[in-house]
Amino acid sequence: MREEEPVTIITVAKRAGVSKTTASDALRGSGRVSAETRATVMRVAEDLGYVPNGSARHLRRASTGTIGLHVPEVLTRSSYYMSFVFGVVERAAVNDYDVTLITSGERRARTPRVDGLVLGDPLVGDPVVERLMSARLPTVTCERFPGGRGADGVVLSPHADMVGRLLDHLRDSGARRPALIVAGDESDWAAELHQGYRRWCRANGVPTATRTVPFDAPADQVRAAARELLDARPAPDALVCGPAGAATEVLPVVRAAGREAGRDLLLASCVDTPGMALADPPITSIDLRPREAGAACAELLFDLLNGTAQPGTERVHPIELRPRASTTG
Amino acid sequence: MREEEPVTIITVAKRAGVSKTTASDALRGSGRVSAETRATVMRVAEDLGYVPNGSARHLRRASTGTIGLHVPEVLTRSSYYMSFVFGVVERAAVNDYDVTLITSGERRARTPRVDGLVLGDPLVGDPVVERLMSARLPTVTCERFPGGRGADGVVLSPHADMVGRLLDHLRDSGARRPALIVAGDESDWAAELHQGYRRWCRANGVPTATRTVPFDAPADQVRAAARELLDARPAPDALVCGPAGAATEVLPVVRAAGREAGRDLLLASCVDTPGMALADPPITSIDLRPREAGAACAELLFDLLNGTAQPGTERVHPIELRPRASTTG
DNA sequence: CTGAAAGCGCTAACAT
DNA sequence: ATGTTAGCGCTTTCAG
Repeated sequence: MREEEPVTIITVAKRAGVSKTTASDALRGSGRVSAETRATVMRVAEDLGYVPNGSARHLRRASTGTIGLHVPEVLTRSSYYMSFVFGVVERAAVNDYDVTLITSGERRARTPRVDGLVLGDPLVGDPVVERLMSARLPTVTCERFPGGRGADGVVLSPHADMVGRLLDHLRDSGARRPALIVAGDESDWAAELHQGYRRWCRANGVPTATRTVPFDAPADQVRAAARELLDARPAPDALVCGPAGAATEVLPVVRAAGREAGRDLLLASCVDTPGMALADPPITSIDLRPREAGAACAELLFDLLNGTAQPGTERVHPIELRPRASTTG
Repeated sequence: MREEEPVTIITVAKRAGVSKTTASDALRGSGRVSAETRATVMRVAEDLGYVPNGSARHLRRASTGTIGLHVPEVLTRSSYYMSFVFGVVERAAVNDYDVTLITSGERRARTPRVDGLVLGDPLVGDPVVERLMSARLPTVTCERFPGGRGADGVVLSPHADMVGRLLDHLRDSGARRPALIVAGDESDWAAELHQGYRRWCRANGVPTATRTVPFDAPADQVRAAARELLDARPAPDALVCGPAGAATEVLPVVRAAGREAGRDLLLASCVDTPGMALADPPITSIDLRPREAGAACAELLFDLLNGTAQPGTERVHPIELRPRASTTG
């Protein structure tokens, strides 16, 4: 079997009968070459199966070819962040970029060697986030950063509105007193959930009943909060759980209280996880489409890096309601 | 704020009073420089916060700086593969490597431009796997490839033995007739589970009772298999579920059959997923430590690539039993 | 034991 | 509209 000669831009240029600069310009569509030449070069490149060498490109451009990614310290526990990171990595790979995970355990005070940053759900008060936000690097956050100065780009979802739609759905299914378990306002997402709930309650003349738990609350705290809400009188007839996975953790508490999810207690989750569809009964959830969210963040960052998007850009990432037996009976 | 002059190997060399060749050799520990010089260079590099430029390195070495990763098409559904991929990516990042996910939908017949391949649970008969295995590229598989010619490196876990230990545990908890739901032998992992089960049953004079489902069986197929096993007479008093997530999917069937998991039916999963610990009752599982498995595969591939490991290397990846209420009452 | 020089593939600056 | 040249940071000959 013949040794495969690597196909470089020079191979393409020779074969197309042009210089390597022209080949380069044609391939990137710099607008410097004639349409005819461009077409020729493109065709030749395609025929040869030419793939640009990312290393050479980054070396020349003095870019690191790497973006930094930070998410709250719940990675392995939360399938949401797993998928989110996945979306970022996938999108980055397409653009020939590497992704460096920036953990909260980062001791070095130095800014990591990256071309830009993606911050998923930046929590105000997180020292790593604070440091990264003040680094002079193009930055995109998923949800707004509640801590003052915003990022160069933001990808956000209409969480408050979606909570309203979820509560409408619960009402249509017969609920009159929905309660909420939610994380504190250090994350924009939780703050939005909380706000959407209060707004809906006010508009519908319903008293509020909420318990606040930490952003990454362990199961026992979530269960304690659920117990308190269920024990209150008058008791709620629906329970909306904010934190990822909380709704499944709450199920045993519901049974212990002598209630049945989907019949005399409607149950919903603000984060769809694989466990929700598998729970007994399956739990109505808001699908945050984390993989697509991650991809959108990366996309926006690259647009920022190559000037396709202007600093200050905000893009909306759509989310979806997934009604299941826990609220439809 | 002063413009940060990028620290290159030349900066280090000048500061240490040596040539860039010597600096390079010292930093990589090529064994060409004196211990003294080496120490000096290392210290200077540390002081300056020098980080080698991956692009330049890869360009010079004519490596792509990318490894290809293929896993069965169950990525988002299975937290196992999510974690596995994560482990690979994490390890790759440390070695300045990118990871390209090779999907089964890959239309291009061309071998992807990568330095090596990691194949997670290669299924015999998967056309993409067959093609990749026959490409002339350093390859590591997680579990053996049942399809004949082996990979250059294999990371494997003692699944058969672990099933034996799990069955011992069930017996100690009072089970006399354990049944098994398992995937077909197109994956080495499932074959091992099956074999471990048969071996144990023979050794313990217990009749076997198994149902085979597809590797990525949807919930309804798993449930149907469980129903058949539970309806058999004499009925099993323990149920071991192979496929990821199957054990939680089976819970409703168990209840519908008038049995109670953890009391009159012991239930166990061969794949620990986040849902197992959260189920009601929590389900005894085998923790495959997927993230570490992914890291081990990447590590072995890099060892192969730089000659630290010889072709034909097999490394054992330890797994662990996590006993929970579903088998301990 | 160490240096000097070449060159990986690409693109930006400077030519025509 | 296209070609020529230089050089990104690194490692690998080839010479001392």
